[in-house]
Amino acid sequence: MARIIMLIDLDAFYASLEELRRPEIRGKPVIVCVYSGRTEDSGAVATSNYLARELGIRAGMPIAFAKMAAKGKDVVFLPVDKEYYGAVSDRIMDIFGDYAERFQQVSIDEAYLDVSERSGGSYEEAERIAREIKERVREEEGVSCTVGIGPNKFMAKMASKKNKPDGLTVVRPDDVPAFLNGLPVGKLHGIGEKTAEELMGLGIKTAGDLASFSLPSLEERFGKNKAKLLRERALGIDDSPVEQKERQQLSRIATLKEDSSDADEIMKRLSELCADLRKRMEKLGVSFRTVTLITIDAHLKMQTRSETIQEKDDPCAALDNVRALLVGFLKDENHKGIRRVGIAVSNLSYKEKKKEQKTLFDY
DNA sequence: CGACGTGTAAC
DNA sequence: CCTTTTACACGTCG
Repeated sequence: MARIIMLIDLDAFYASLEELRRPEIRGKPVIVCVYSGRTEDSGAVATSNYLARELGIRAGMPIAFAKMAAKGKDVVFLPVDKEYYGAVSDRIMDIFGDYAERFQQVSIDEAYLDVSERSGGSYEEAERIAREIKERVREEEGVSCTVGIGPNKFMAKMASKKNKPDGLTVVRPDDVPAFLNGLPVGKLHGIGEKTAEELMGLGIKTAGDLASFSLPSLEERFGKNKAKLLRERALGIDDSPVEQKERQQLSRIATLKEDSSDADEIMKRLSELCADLRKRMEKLGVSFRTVTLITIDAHLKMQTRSETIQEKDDPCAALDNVRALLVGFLKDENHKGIRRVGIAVSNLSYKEKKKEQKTLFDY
């Protein structure tokens, strides 16, 4: 059966929430940042509102660059408050849940809704539902969102990119080719910088080029699986279901005050991170079997060392294993120093229904 | 096949 | 002078 899928994206979510709770900053460019604590301005932009985007300030940009771009302007820099945004997000996701047969939260500010039945297969009805959701979110939480509607998740996502913020774009099955064909391959969701460059090298500039490129040649370059994926993207095909997935991994990374290769020093930081992870794991009711040490050096190269051990529910109980991984790493990679360190746990098992684990798992 | 490490991508 | 978190695919090794 044909499906109708919706992707809802909360507009400049962090910045919008800051504007809501701080009326005095409304009407100004707002930049919400992750400060690393290394120097005054080290860190990166998490989200900027649309006024800040007009100044060229975007997510991912170093804070120092953003400050340059903002020089002389009346702009507001704020640190992220993930807990607060998460609480609001949970409430909004609950609203979404009211309208969907199936629901999939993909991040703190994005979710897919399968409304095939609810809409009775009608795109007009799906659009009406979208308007109702937008209105409720605005009424109840004061933020705007952008909706894309299409025959699958990929097309819903592509539709949503068309018109932001506060947008609503519908792409019917018949309109898919016209919608995609002229787009540069790099604009296709799931095709990043590296892949786009490789495609360029083959003379493939647009989705149309990609759709008509010989499959065997694609397979030669990218392997069977990725070639298939690329072709499907170009054609707007995506059969993946809307379904909430269980978390596979939790991690926590931090930037060291200065580059270090001193195991004791680094372990101090790692044990703090473990304590943080423990809290999150308790909330979710999970245990793990694999622990991973994450390191990032001065050139921002990331490396990992992991070990699978007896099942544990407290990452702090695996700190000896982490230390061993770290010592081994420092030995065989004789580094100038580590800039950032982190720890991840994976190979998770979920214990019985922990009571009310937040919206994610109510589905 | 499971474990491990890297690369790519997105938010 | 460069953040954080997660997922997934793929190659390799034993």
